[in-house]
Amino acid sequence: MEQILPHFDSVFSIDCVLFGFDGKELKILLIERNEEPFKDWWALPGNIVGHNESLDQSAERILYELTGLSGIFMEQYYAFGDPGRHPQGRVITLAYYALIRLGGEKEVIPRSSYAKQANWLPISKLPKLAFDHQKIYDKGLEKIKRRIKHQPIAFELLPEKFTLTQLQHVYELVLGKKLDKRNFRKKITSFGVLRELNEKQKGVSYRAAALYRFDKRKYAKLFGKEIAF
Amino acid sequence: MEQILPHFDSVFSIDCVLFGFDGKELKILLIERNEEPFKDWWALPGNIVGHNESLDQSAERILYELTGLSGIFMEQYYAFGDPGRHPQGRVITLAYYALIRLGGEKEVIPRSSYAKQANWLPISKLPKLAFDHQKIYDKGLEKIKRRIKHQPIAFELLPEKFTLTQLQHVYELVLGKKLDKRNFRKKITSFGVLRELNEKQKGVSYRAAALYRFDKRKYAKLFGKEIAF
DNA sequence: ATATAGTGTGTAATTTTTACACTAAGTAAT
DNA sequence: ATTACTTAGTGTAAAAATTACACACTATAT
Repeated sequence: MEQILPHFDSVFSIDCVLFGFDGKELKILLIERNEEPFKDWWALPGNIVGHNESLDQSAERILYELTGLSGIFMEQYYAFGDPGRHPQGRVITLAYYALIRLGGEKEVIPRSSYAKQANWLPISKLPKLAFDHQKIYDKGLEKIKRRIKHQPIAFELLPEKFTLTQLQHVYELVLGKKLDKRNFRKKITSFGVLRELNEKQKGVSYRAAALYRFDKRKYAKLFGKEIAF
Repeated sequence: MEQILPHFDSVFSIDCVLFGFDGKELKILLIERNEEPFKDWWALPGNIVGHNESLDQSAERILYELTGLSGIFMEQYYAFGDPGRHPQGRVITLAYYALIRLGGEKEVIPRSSYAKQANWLPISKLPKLAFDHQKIYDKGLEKIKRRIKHQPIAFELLPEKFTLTQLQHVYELVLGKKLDKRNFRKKITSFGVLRELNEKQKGVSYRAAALYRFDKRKYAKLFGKEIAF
């Protein structure tokens, strides 16, 4: 028997692919839906754009409501609007991706008010997603793959101070392939946007690596010139 | 005295930057508005997304209504939705660019039903644009600059059969800089997506150049691999 | 026949990319 | 303090890609 769902006319929403990196894996934040349609399915967090909100503001709000985080790097990347993508009516959604450092000082614990639960799931084993969210996610991953080659976004996934190995790890996860250590270091330092600190990694049971910081000033000077990975 | 305009609640529209190339200049199609707000200003063509239209379909329709063309390469590239970008209410608009070959067999004569006139204007001397359309255009040009370096979209601006000089001209106009003739030819042919025809250019008062065609088959084989200009 | 205008082509120098392996440094266990 | 372990950190040679650069050829028009 088919359930009758309320119908709405035309809605404009934002859905977010929140990429998180905990030092090991690349994860995204998904919510388990508590309502039809797609009750009990996992879905990308999203919401309707408020009346006096800009699009970016709306995306920030959605992120904040779910994680309590603000000031996170987010960017819109594609609008999905096939009639029929939502069973209850016309919903046009604008997809954003965000890049978030997990772990570190305080855990990022999702608050799921409107969902059964919210959780960081590794992208290597994602469940089936509600609506057309698989498509939205796929396009999001594709987008950051492209972006990370040309813009310094990898740093957004790392703590302020990081080692070159950690940075390389991020690139490898996003691009989905191994990179040569020496060549990676040669290239990434040649851009001149890293500042080596007089500090070493702590709490590791082996030789501690040097810590680096992304130097926004230097990057600003380069701007216009693109980096190309 | 301020004029009172009708107010609407929330609208989702599509605006298009239609790039045209006539063999000489890069132009875009603008309409001269016949109604407030921004009466008598030039604006990008756009319209409201219909209820049963996909976004791409809607963009195609807008193009068709204005030019009678279909099957044109179009791509969405950015959503603009600041509250206040339209004085009469909330209008979120999704921007598309299209690439169109002008001249050739039949002229592309714009049909402007809802506008005073529609016209192809060279991008080198654009008038002031209504709403935030300058921003939309700027981002559109930026987008195709980036795209043309990695994807074979230049061909969309040229007739089926074209000379290498014409192709180079398109690249130069879009990228906004001169390219070296020999190096250009070396590179563009190295991608292996051009087929040289046994034909020569006609109607020129100098040595006729060889004609080439973009080979979609060969390109399909390369797919996955990116070209990089 | 001559002037004109754009076509078509090669090479050397430089820069960038790639492939590849060992020693150094710090920690942990004995 | 010796040893075992684990990751950090480093250089070079070969190959490939990019850049800079100039002249002879061909078709047409007069």
